[in-house]
Amino acid sequence: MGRQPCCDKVGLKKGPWTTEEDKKLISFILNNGQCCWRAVPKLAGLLRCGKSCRLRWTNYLRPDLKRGLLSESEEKLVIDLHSQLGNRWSKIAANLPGRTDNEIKNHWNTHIKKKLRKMGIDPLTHKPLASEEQLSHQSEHHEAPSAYSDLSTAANLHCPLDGPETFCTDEVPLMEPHEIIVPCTPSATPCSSSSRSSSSTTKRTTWSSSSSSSSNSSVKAEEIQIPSMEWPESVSFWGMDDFMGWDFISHDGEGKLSSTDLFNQNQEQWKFELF
DNA sequence: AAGGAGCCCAACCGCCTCTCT
DNA sequence: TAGAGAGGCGGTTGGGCTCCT
Repeated sequence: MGRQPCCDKVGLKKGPWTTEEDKKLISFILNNGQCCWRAVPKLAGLLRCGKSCRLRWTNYLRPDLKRGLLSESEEKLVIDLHSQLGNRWSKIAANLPGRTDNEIKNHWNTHIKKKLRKMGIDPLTHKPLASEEQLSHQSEHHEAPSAYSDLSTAANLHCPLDGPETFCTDEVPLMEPHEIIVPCTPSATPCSSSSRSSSSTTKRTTWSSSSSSSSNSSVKAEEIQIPSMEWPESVSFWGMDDFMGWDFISHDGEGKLSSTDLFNQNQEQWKFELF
């Protein structure tokens, strides 16, 4: 077959997304919904390949994304699902509302793998590690098996954040502009994207780490405004105040709440409004 | 204070699968 | 049925950040 890579085209940009590009992509999808990723860059005026746009949207810009570290129950669920499904991250992600396969994959590789090894469990096979050293580790950590036995509960947790408002990301149909509710949440920003950033706060308060690396986009979230964006009419249904809660478009000027404030105030509210 | 090591995660790459003709 | 195109998926990488010495 020899299909050519989609990003081979000369002139297509690679690397970290800038705020401008994000704005364009968001604006386009809000106006047109998700369709035909191949055509998106052209129609949205982006010098990116469709794949890159899709990735950026699904992994980072989607309004229904949760950010931050996985909760304990989510983690257990991931481990349990991994034992059943292996590295099928998208399938695993389908059981964790608001989480992306990329996020879960990253979390697995950086946290869970280590944890399991420490517990004397082979992260690949989910069986006790064989080597003596590892076995001795295991005997030191009697909680390991029990941690696993706990997973039986986790296993029953399909969509652990059960509630009428939850859903599995893979079940989310093609999002039409009128269906998109922009949350009053830091979901679209790294401001709360990890415990690290939330606990140690300021270090990653820029719009995105990727942005921060790009020359012209090291802009604090609060500084970014998109007043000129043409939001779809339907968006006004939720009111611009709610919309402004999306950090990067929040106005932190006089009399306006900062995104953080909005988030604190509306975090729960928007979740329920959303679904 | 400096700098090296390790961590973390967004983004890329290339293959796979599905759909259409 | 085979080929082509598009989206999806999983593995990997690059670079910024934090921690440690």
